[in-house]
Amino acid sequence: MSSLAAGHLSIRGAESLEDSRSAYDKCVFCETFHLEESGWRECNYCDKRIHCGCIVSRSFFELMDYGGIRCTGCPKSAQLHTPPSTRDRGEDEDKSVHLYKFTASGENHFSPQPRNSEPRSLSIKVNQELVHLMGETGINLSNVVCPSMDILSEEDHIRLLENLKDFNKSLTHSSINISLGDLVGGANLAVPFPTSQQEGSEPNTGPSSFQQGASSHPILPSLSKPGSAAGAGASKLTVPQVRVARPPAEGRGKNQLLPRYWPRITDQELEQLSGDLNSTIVPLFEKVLSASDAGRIGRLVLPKACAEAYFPPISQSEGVPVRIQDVKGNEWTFQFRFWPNNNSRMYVLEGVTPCIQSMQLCAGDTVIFSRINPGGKLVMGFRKASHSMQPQANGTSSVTPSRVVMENIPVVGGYADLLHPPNGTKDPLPNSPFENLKDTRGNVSWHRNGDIVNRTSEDATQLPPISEKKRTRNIGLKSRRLLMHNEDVMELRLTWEEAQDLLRPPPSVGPSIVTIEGHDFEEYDEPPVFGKRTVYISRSSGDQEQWAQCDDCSKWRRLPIDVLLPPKWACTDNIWDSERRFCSAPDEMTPKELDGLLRISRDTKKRRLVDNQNGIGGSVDNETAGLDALASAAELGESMVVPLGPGEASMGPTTKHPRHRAGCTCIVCIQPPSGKGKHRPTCTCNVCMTVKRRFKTLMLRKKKQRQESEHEQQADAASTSMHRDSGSQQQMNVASSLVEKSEERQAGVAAAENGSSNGQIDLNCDPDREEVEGFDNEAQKRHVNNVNSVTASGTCFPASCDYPTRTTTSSSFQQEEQQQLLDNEKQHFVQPNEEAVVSIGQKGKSSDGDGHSDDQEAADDEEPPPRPPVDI
DNA sequence: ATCGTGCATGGTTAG
DNA sequence: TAACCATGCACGATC
Repeated sequence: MSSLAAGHLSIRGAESLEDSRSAYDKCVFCETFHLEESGWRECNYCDKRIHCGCIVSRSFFELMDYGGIRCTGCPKSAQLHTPPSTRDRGEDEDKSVHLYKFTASGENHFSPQPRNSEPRSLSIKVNQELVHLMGETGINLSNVVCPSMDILSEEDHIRLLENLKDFNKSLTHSSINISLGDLVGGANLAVPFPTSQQEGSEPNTGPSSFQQGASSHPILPSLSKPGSAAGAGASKLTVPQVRVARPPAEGRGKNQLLPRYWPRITDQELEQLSGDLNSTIVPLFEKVLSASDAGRIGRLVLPKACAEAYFPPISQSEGVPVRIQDVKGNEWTFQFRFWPNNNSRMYVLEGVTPCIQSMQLCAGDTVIFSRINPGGKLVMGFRKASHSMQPQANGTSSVTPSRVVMENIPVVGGYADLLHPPNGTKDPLPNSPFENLKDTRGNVSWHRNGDIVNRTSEDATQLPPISEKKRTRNIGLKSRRLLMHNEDVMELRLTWEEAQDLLRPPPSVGPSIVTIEGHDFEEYDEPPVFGKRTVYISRSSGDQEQWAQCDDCSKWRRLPIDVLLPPKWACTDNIWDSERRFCSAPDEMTPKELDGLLRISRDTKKRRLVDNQNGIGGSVDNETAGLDALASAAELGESMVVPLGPGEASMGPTTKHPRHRAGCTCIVCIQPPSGKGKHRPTCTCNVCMTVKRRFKTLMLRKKKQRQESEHEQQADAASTSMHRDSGSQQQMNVASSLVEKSEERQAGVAAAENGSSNGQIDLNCDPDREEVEGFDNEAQKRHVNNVNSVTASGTCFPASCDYPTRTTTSSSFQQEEQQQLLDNEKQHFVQPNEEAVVSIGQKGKSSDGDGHSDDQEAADDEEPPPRPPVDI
């Protein structure tokens, strides 16, 4: 007896027969114990139960004649005990169907006879009488399977397929399917009971679908091609490498599984799984994990039909624990239960999170439930999903482009680990086709060499008509949240972003500039190309450099800033520096400089990762890259050497703007790479004109505000003088505060004027603050509030820098802005407490709203960074 | 506040 | 149109 046969599926917690007899019941037919949950039928005339294995192992002629089951205590039960070998075979060999001969093994088990222990006793005799009998009993052989050539001789197999073709023509009933694989299994056997009995019975009475679900590998519906790809046996002749969605072994009438749940397994996999061992793996169904399935809630929704077909019948909502083995051999106990739902049931497996995590599954992956026969142990395999659908070099596709799930990773890892040989050797599959299928994690794939990506369009053609929409719905919008929070996926996403850095504009095609809402976008007619990753640096002198590392000697070479390198590049390709055109040439950069450069580069990358993981990251790569450079610039100060990513060179002139952060959408940050060097002081582009215009407005406001401040001081002084006698300390504080404000304002104005005197625009200034200060009445203060509220709620730009988040650069927008201010003033009734204008110091810290830390903000205020010319 | 549980809701799809 | 099922949500338990 094989180890698997001994390790029967234990549904209710029994580790084995030896562990707990309570999980087993005694068959009144064979008077031996069988697992309680697997393969039972109740007598039609009494409440005794008969194990299906006993029934099938004897003869289903008897069963069909009786139209049901009779136990030994019933009037006609004696006929059940008539061995078919003596009754049928003796009378007429052609009328008999001798199924696998089971021999009692061990104390209480029926187990399949060891394949090599003695000559096969299985014989298949298919004749018209059988067809007639099956027709009468409503058996549908449309899904009859022939799992293994090890069981059938090739001749028998072909005969069977030939006859099954006729069966399909003659039989139209939908019923339980005969699965020859079950005849090998023995523990959970499909019993060819009439459909009427199936559908008329309660889930927990009579032969549960779970009990009958231990059927084996169904062949393709296209049985009209016997000997070709119709079955696993036939596949020995011509082995198709097609991942076929196989219908469930048993048709269950209206409860038949939807094609989307059909397990997709190649014939060869089936053959391998079943043909070389005493044990067989019976793929039951598969399901694409939804977000909720893979989420932390730990509930895996089971398709109703699948649950009722392959899981134990449950009548109570709390269900029963089910032990399922994963691909690594770990055994998990899930709670199989259901919820009432619209007069129906919704079946779930609870507590799957550890298992899901163990298999590193996420939404979009597929779990495949299978059963190992004999024993009926449920196993859960998986198939990872991939969104990569790159075509193969030979023109074929590894996956149909219309599909999302891609089986380029172990299909059902580790099943072979579960198939222990009877001899108990350490290697579960000695000399088996699986022995070279272990992946790096020790899992075992169903694929053999060459099976992984050799899928062709035939695959698609044989896929069931699964709606792509349906299949991908699970990983759609609602799954995005999960995917976004998945660290692995995040890592992939960042890797993708890194890959974006390697994209270069097509070298031979110039961009066409398209202005959308004031932003210039480059459009290329050709797709981008991949290039070698280089490092851009911007020196304090304004010079920008590009550095690349030789693939051969790993030395860094300086390149012209606008050079695009191919993916492979070496010193010999350095046509721009003849002195360093060889690897033997010394480094141009000292090790210290190199370390600094690389360190900064790493810091920049790290910061980018952090920003992205924090959700701060901008949606535009250029923005993020430029912001990193800006942040680095702020840290490094004047003498910085800032590495910039590809395409970031344009940010060079603005890298001393410390307020830019990831996600900043200000005018500076949104500049496309092509903006490099094109914004000169005399530039009249929209961006520059807008900045100049805003600066002019700002200065006017400052000037006006200064005048107001002076008037205010005078008024305060007068007021203080009038109430000097009764002057309270509070008033003194107010006055002091006002004086301080005034001083600060003047300082700010002076600074601004100082900047303007140089003909430079200070992008470090806080326009909002200035706007607040510049307003001379409450209405204008309301404007600020309204503007802020509009900005916060009405724009999509993250307020990530102190520069206005409104990035529109057209003058028309300014007009609209002014109009909006007026409208807001008209429409909004501002409560008195809403009119409070944040004081200068508070404003600088509290109204940031862009993720700046207070410390950083304070540092910015305390130590204004150098304000170099802003060359935009 | 977070987590777990049970149920309800609504979109999707098969019949 | 009914059934399915993914997921939201309320409520109680627990930290």
